[in-house]
Amino acid sequence: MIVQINEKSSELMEIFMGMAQVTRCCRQDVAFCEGVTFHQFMILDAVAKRKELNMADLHTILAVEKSTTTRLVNPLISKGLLRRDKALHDSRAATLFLTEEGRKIHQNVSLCLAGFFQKINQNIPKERRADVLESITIFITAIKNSAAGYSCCE
Amino acid sequence: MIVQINEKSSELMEIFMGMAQVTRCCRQDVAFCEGVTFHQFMILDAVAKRKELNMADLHTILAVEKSTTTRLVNPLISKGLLRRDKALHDSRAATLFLTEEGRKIHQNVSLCLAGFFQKINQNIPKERRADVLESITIFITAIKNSAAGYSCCE
DNA sequence: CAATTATAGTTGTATAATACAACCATGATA
DNA sequence: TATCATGGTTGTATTATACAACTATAATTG
Repeated sequence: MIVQINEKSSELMEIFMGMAQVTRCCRQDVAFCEGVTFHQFMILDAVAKRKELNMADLHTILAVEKSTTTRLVNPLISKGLLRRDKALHDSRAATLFLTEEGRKIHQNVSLCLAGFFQKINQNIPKERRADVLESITIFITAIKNSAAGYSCCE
Repeated sequence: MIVQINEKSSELMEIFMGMAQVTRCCRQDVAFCEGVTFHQFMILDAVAKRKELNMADLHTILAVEKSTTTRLVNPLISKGLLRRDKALHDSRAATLFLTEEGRKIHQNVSLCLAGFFQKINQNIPKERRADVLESITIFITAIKNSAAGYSCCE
């Protein structure tokens, strides 16, 4: 059983290494397109999908600490791509809106990303595409479920 | 066709967001186990697999800039987990060795990671496991192939 | 053999994401 | 009214990452 676990560990290790490498092409410190990082685009996209978005909802979507949400949003406000207003329901809360400039940037990057995504699709055998995407979703869910409640050192 | 591309973009966007989130549980700035980050463990693992490892080979394995390899290795040397010697074949080059302490740490983290990996496996339907892992490998390769040579802004 | 070019790795400088603790102002509850 | 909870910000800090420039050494060229 130990041998089998080691084999599986090896395989998952390779997969995690690969994932770490490919998430680097959608990476934080590289201006992905139009001077916007992938994470920043994620935020623009989330706001674009809804006409407006609360900060609290955003940090749920991003699955990060509240402080990180503030850090990620501020540069977009500085760049004039997002606007922050007080929420109506609670004056502590903030609501985010896309600016006109932000709408344009979001559109441009969406097109660029669509090209990249299309290329990814073309690099997957046609008959495997649905299966591959479903499998990844299963894998991501499995990792999230496993990470929750998993602790070794604590 | 535009609608279809948008649908696919959306799906891949969700997948990339998911990947960004799950790679965060194997994240750089969090001590994964024994005070070692996932990337640091990757390095210990690569050296452990080979009795010794050249820096040049390591940065090929990590697929990062030479400078990044130096940055990643130095803390492990400071912690006494790795040792660096001049390479025999070229006195500019350096060879990395695992120390006794590094061997111990590598072993402890390996066990911990095996537990995590086993949990991930248990969260994947048994009959899907081989398929899921194969699909991810296909997806990772597709992204790498697509990222190579893809430029939008340049 | 000397000069030139290439290479291995390091350092300076810089960015981005991320988190925890502490904080402030506001809302909810007792 | 006092106390507790919440939304978001700020201080402080870490890690990974990259480009440019550098130094020392190796390889190549004439």
